Amino acid sequence: MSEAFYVTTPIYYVNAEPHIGHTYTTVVADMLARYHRLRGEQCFMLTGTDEHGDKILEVARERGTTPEAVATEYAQLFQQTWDQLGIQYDRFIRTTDPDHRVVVQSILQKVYDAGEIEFKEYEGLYCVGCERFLTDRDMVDGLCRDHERAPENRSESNYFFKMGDHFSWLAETIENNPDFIRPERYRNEVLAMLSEESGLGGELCISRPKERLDWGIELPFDDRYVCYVWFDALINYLTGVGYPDQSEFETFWPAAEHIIGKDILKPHGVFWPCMLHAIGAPLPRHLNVHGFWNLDNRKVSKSLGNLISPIAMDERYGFEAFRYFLLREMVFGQDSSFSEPLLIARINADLANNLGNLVSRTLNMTNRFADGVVPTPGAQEEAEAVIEKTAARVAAEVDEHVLSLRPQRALESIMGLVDETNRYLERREPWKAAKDPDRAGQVPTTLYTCCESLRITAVLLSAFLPKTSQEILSRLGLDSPLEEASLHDLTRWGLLQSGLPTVKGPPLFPRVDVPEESK
RNA sequence: GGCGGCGUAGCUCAGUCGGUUAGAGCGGCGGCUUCAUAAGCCGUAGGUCGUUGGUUCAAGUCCAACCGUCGCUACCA
Repeated sequence: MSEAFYVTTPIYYVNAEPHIGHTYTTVVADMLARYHRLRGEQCFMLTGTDEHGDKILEVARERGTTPEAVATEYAQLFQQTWDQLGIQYDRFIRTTDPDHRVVVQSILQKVYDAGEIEFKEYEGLYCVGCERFLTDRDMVDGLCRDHERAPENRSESNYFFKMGDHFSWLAETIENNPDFIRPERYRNEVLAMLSEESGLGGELCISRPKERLDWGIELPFDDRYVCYVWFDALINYLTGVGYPDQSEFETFWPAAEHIIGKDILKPHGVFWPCMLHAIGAPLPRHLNVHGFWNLDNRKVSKSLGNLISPIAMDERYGFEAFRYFLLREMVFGQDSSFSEPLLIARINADLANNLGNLVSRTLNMTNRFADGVVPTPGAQEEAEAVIEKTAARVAAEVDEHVLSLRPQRALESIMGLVDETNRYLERREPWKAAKDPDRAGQVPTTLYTCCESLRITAVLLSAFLPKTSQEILSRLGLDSPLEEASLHDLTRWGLLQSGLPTVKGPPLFPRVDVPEESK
């Protein structure tokens, strides 16, 4: 019986096309799922789309179509994008999925029956143009900021989830489980939110009257209303693994790892735990919060247009390179900046010059000095032992860093093995040794060591750069895809068999020339 | 207004419980090399660790104030 691992991305709201933010979250989740799968855990990755709410209705009206059509169009766009980029999700959930509707309604009913949902009248200033109530912030001189008209006094009744009742429990739980929300800074923010709102009790409006919004899941206890925003969105994490009865639910839910951006910390750090507590469900294992990508303030080459679309990045640089950049450049939890020159610098330094070039020189020499097959190594000397030790150390470091959600550190570590191997090659200089009768005997050992180092590099890299990893293995004569649960075995030194036919192949990552305009 | 983060070499950042000459990567510069994607390897960068005061035998590393910067929040229905 293996351990379980359940990773989720947020469900993306269907009012925008996939961009760098969506892509980062999704890539992190995909990387984790792949890594844990390789580690032998039973894995499930969930992603999808959030499709209800006024904005979708608005768009549908503007276009003279239905919200269903708008939602479907974007949902497909997201799904096709992930498919095209090779994201290995296990389910793509939509908040309009029938099974999700059932789950949401059953949970609403359950919370309602428990007396945790209250019906209350709210009176406030309502802007007809905005079709919503305004706050002080929305107004300038008593007029609606957007519509420059006076709001009218209106009252409306709605259902409220009394989540404040769970605040003290939640605060205590977070204190007692220091790494539930990570990195630490976000845990502190959530604790701050809980104490700030204690004064008002913390009520979450979870409904909208149908006159105002009918695009949503109907409340099971009042058909004049639909469920509003976060309530039905968050529940997708449960629906995705078969809440409440299916066996996968018990397996996966307690092992849940949510990956989110810091913009949705409050719903995930406050609303969600309260909801779960209200229905008696355990909390996910971790709430993992990442920062934002700052897009470069300066010049963006115009010809590119939609620069940060993952599809555009794929076309221009290859998705593996973009994916590498995302995982390597951002310290999980902190903001990072993205720009084309930064991306290019990373590609050239790490992927082309170090990794790609090592693959080229190794395979080229294997071709020239070892008849194109993995040679049979002789006895190891100190230089070889260094590589073997480094490989073992790096494998351990990668494991540690992935588990503690430091993808950038894991990649740094892997690149350290590549560097060490480049250095080793310099030390052995097989291109000279091959021509020197006294040293020619060591060449097979040297090349074997490089090939083996590359094999382990590829294994370690497989969750990060799946296609590249497969390509390297394939060039080393290892064509079958990596099997689940093989990580531990495959990182052992000396597994590569002699005699396998190698393929030199074209450069793995061609150097990217820096365009004139970007100085 | 309240709370919090950040401010370390040109750039991006590491710097654990305070303790020998403050580190890495990239870029730049000098050299070596030619198997390789003009890639690689070796050497080099002398930075008031935002400012000013404290605590201490000893402070990027703790405290205070200030400056700069970013974020969250102020009863968003």
